[in-house]
Amino acid sequence: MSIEQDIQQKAFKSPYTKAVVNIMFTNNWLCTLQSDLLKRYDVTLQQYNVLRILRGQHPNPITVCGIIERMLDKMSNASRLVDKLILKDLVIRKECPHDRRQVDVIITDKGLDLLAELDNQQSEWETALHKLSPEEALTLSHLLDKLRGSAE
Amino acid sequence: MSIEQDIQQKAFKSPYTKAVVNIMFTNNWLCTLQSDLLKRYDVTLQQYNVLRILRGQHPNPITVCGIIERMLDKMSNASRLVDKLILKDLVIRKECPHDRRQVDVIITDKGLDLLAELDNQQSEWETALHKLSPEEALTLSHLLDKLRGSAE
DNA sequence: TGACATCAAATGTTTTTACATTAAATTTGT
DNA sequence: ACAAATTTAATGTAAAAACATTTGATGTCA
Repeated sequence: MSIEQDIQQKAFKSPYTKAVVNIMFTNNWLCTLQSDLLKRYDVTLQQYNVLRILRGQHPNPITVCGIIERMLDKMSNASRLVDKLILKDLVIRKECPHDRRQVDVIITDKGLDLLAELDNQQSEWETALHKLSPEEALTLSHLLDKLRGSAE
Repeated sequence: MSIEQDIQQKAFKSPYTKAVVNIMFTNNWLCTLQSDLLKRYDVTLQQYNVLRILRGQHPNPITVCGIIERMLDKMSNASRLVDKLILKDLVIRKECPHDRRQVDVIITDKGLDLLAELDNQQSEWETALHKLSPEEALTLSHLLDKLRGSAE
């Protein structure tokens, strides 16, 4: 079944329109799958993404600005996202020594443990994507880069 | 520039993880572009998508359920989205004759006019995607279908 | 130095979303 | 035919997002 059938549309104006709609549809499909999984751990998709960004820097801290830059959706309320994570003891916030405007955020051991557990879960559902070969997955990524004008 | 640079990540665990992140990142990139454009016409992306679904059926009506089925993101509040569109006189709601639970929704001439104008705008920014050849755009769609297990 | 611009993060407010519940109409099964 | 289950849409509500504004800190330049 192709995207036309998934959303019951007869035809698209152009292959570009079709690709755009398909990206959005697929994104939603992915988000739903992931969110359902994360819900069991009482973490939202956004929180999960922030945690992964923090792990990427660990053991170094990262500022709120740094988080926003790396987030998939820019979103203005990274502060409040960090608030939520602090409530769960998954990250800590501490003053940045050389610039008191900034705030350093660091993932805690508890946060790292949670991520490790989520990694396993992720691997599991990601096998659902293996209808694509690894090469095809890379081609997909490359085409997306090119679509955004970020290729080469 | 590739997705690694866009989100300042060194490497991905697998080509699948990379593709998933890239889809989400690209989706956000697309949504931002489109929303900015639609904002000038005081229409949200969601509302625009519903309008396009209604045009796809025009001059036939479609029920709220029908809209939800065709929406890119399932979302529970199609009723309220229709409410918003009614306030702007872009659609009308009328009772469904053969099943009084259902509600028929039809796009108005004003709605069609707005869509026509938006189509032009869309075409314009879609040319930004022409770094991809039409064939590549189709390949992209096909890979996404396959990723979801919806291919062939 | 001191006024002014800029920047980082937090906060306020309104709108949307997600999720559950309700209400009315229809279908099903006996 | 009638009670129970199901379907459709609307609504209530709590959480999250979008967007603007504020507060405090740093940088700039006359």
